[in-house]
Amino acid sequence: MPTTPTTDVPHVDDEQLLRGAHLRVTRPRLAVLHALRESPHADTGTVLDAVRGRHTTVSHQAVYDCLHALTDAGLVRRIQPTGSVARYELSVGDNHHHAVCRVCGSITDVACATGRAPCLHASDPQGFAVDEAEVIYWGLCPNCQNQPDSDSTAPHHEKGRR
Amino acid sequence: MPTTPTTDVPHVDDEQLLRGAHLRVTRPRLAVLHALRESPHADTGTVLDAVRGRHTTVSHQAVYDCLHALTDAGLVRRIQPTGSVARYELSVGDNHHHAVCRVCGSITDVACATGRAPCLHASDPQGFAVDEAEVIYWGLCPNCQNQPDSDSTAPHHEKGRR
DNA sequence: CTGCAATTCTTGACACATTCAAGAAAAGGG
DNA sequence: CCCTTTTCTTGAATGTGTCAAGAATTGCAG
Repeated sequence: MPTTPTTDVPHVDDEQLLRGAHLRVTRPRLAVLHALRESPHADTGTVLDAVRGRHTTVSHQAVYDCLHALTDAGLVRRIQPTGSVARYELSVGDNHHHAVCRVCGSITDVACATGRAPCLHASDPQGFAVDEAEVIYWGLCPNCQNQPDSDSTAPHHEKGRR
Repeated sequence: MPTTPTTDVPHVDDEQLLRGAHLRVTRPRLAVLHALRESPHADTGTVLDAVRGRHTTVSHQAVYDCLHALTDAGLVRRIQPTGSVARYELSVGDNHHHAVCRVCGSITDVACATGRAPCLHASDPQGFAVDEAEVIYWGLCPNCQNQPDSDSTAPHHEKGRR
């Protein structure tokens, strides 16, 4: 048994996290939180696999419900870069942004450009009451930069486009 | 009948637009360009309806092909706010951004915050070669701000969420 | 103007993420 | 410990977007 229980044991914090958001504590929800903690920017399928990998059987519908509930409660943030399916990450409070690789689709967190909360102000929002500015940086990840075309040498790339 | 024939007659410019991009000039492509010109930020279904509304029959597959071809050629820009289906707009060169209403889903163009091309520089892209910064402002459009909850009084709101 | 090769469109089926619906199973307050 | 509410399970449906094969069209060369 390893000394650091960070991988297999659901953190007790998650339970408080749920209660703090007035959500019932259920095994699927804890499992989803745990899955998102170990694989950030995971799509629903990845979450489902991760949850099923170590815990009891969970219906895919439950995963969808959990993700929605957690998103509505603000515990989880949903992102969906153009051409990708919905992805989720634990909401860390800081509103950071994302860099998406055009080739392999991998997503990396990027610190907010300005550091502040709404982070950006539209020059002329034409009457829009803007409460959030979401930024996606498109480009090439370090791995894909060094590989003219083919891939599969890279240690990590996720699904990317469909 | 208005004097400006901007509505029903496909502009001759579109043909040159296609040729300039080394694309063959076909009726479906002209129709798609025309549709996008009169309804910006349209999703595929809207484009399909618009195209079929006035022109010959076109398969939905052709619309998808056209949109892909036009997007690849850079004539059309594809956007997909979280929770929405893919939407398309004529690529105008300036890289403006978009404000999306959380309630009705309507999309409005917003001038680029900085005015310049990549428009934004990630504070620490962690090795990413960023070539574009896409910004989406989330908030409430003018109409939805003035309506506590219900809608249907607003003259224009698009599909929004699914 | 005519014919050919390449591209593009049509038709139909398919794949997949996401949602809907109804009943069973839990959660948590009294 | 019981009851009500919420949540999970099961199974099917919706709808966007893709794949594939053949027919039609485009644009160029002759």
